[in-house]
Amino acid sequence: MTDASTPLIVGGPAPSDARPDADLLQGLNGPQREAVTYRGQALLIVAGAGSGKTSVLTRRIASLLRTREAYPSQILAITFTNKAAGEMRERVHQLIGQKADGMWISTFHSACVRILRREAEQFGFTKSFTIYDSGDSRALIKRLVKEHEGDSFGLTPAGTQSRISKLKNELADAESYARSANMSDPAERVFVEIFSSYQRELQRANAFDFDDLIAQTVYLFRAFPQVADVYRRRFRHILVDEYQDTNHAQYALIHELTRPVGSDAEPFSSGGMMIFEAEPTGDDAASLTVVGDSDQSIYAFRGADIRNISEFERDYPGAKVVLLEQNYRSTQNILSAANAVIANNFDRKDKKLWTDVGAGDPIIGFTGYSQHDEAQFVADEIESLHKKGLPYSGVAVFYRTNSQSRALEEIFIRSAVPYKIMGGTKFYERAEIKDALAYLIAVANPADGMAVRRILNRPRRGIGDVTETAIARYAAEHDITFRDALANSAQIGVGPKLQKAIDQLDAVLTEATAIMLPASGELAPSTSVTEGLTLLLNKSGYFDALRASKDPQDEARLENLDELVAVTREFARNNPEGTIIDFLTEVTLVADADDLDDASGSVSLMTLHTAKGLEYDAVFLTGVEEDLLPHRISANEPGGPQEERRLFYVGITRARKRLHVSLAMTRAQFGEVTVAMPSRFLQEIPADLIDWRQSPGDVNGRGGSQSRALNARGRRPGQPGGNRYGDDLVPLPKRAPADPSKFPNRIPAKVRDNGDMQLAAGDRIRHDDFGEGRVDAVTGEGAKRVAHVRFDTVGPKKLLVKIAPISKV
DNA sequence: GGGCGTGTTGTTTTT
DNA sequence: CAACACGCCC
Repeated sequence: MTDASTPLIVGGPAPSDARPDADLLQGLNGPQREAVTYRGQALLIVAGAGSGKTSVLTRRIASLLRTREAYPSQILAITFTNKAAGEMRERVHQLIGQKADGMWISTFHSACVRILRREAEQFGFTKSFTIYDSGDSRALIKRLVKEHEGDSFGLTPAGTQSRISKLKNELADAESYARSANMSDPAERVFVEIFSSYQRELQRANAFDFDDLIAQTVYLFRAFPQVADVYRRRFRHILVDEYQDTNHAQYALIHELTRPVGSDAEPFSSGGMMIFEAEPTGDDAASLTVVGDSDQSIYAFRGADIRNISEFERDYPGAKVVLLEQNYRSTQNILSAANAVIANNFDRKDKKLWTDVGAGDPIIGFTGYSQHDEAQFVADEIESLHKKGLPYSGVAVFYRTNSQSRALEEIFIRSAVPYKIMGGTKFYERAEIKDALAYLIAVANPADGMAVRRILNRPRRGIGDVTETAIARYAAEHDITFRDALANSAQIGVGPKLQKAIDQLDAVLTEATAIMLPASGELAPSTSVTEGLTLLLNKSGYFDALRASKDPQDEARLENLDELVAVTREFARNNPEGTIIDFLTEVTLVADADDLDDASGSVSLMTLHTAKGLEYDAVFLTGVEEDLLPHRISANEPGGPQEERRLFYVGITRARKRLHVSLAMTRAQFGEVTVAMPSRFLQEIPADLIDWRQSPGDVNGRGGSQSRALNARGRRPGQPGGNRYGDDLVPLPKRAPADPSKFPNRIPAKVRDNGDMQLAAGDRIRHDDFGEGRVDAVTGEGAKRVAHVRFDTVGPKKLLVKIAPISKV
């Protein structure tokens, strides 16, 4: 999180009579200062959105170093995303220079990988283990569900995967789960079987999934106290950002690291639950600083436990708590909206963000007829802001689900608005990229059978299911890996043609291994990754197959692979010592490495989850509709709607100066066009804060549907309104506001449906409110058909044919 | 073994 | 509207 209001003071020597970190405190308010200078065992910084927490965290680190209370190597700072880690490293670097280099500033996952690589041999892995991303683990689970016939017990791959993930985040394994589960239920028995074979397969493949990275590190520390002590001795100051999003495993990891050195020298009763209360808090335990805001907890679905932060003081008796409430980011209007929305969550500590920069512009609201109409509004508005001097890079568009980006993209391309999608459809999830990486994995971690199976028939070699099974059987019989079985093609029992195909694959892999992992034991130069990858793609025939193909998409695939090769070059430049394993680790852990630099000059599009921790001058919150935000699926989950509200809150608080909320009355989801209702969250924003260019009431067929331009003019916020929802939001005051269907944020429970009423230019129609008129034209298709009607008394209007209260005359 | 057509299905957020 | 599974045919 950047913080423009507290400029960094670089370089200048501190006044001689001041403390050595005095310059770091300049420009900080009282609580911020305290958060930087407090020294003690445990510190909780409750940091509201935009309260300068990154600034505080980086200065706290700089202060520890400047006062020589810590060496860089004694500091472990944990963030949630690689991007945040990079930013923090950068800012600490600005404050104190080179000395920052020995610190560990990384995500939970990267830190754990580093530890696990060092210690892998302790517990049955090798340091060249690979990491399964969610796609890899889903593929494996899918196979296992099939093998165990899980589907006949109602087990789906996706469901099984998410259950396993949840259990791992709770530090449960198949065995401990089986003890507590109802094992007389056959479905439970099968699930446990799948769970344990999944784990067995991972171990055999010398691989960890994302959840294992954390959980296995915890197990490692618990099983080998002397190993844990190494890290406890090393890390004297541990700082955790976004603490509200830690799950139980991450919490346990931090707890392990902050125990006193040697505290579990006596045999530790592993396998049971940890009993934190019994812990001594000796002087030699590392100091712990956590920063978080429970109002921004949006990862419960991934096991984040809000109690980790709300019960911090209980977990760490004597902990100091500092509250940062002053906001340096947004205008008061934006903060008032945010405060009002989040106040609807019960069971939270009251906290109000405030600022002294003034009210600022009103929030702009817009309701489109369709998602394209909404997108057009966003594009037009961005253009107009851009003309006023706001760079594209200062603008962000948020949405709840990735699929919403399509409509925006289409319109942005047509309107020539430069944009960049952050995090979306990931480069590394494309099939050809996964294939190429599987080749690399097959070399780097030959134990990983999944990777070898993946490339077995890519490009086509005529090796199908039957042959794959034959190889697997041979491997099992001779107790060798799938990869090694390829070297014995003659004994597998397949025809000469297939033998040749297998030999050829084996040869390519062997040749690449010689380049990337020289047997002599010397370290291969980091450029060997590029060399090896190119060799693999060329000699395997992968490139040739794509070039020979007449599928036009294959050209794009070739380009993508070229880009991957470019990524390896870049990697070699940045990591002169980097090995193929380092490259693979980076690629799986760093979702998209390229978004940090080249987002300049483009509007940023992203999901609300990705938006956390970022800020923009102008923000567009799109798709603010029931069933989308809050998402339909959240309705049945405990705490779901509240989490969705926090998501909305996170979105609002990303805006510095201008906030736009928008929705569409119809949305094509799933082939069908459905009529959408405004989100309940819109009603929670005080009406006088929103200036509706086109309110939901304008568009739902009752209350008029003037063009945006007409509506925009003469609309002023804060007109006297009769009730909280604001009659003044209805631009055409034609009717007593008592009619609930007139509330701008509501749609009558029963939505009118004209079905596929046929209308053509020239038809005369009657509208419930506008009287009779003549159809000029009909545009759009299906449920999105819009009739352009010239009414006899009120002039031209656009109406959504499907739901407008009209009939033919 | 692989290509093609048809049918079925699910449908959120991410390290 | 996807992506995917399945069955059919070469």
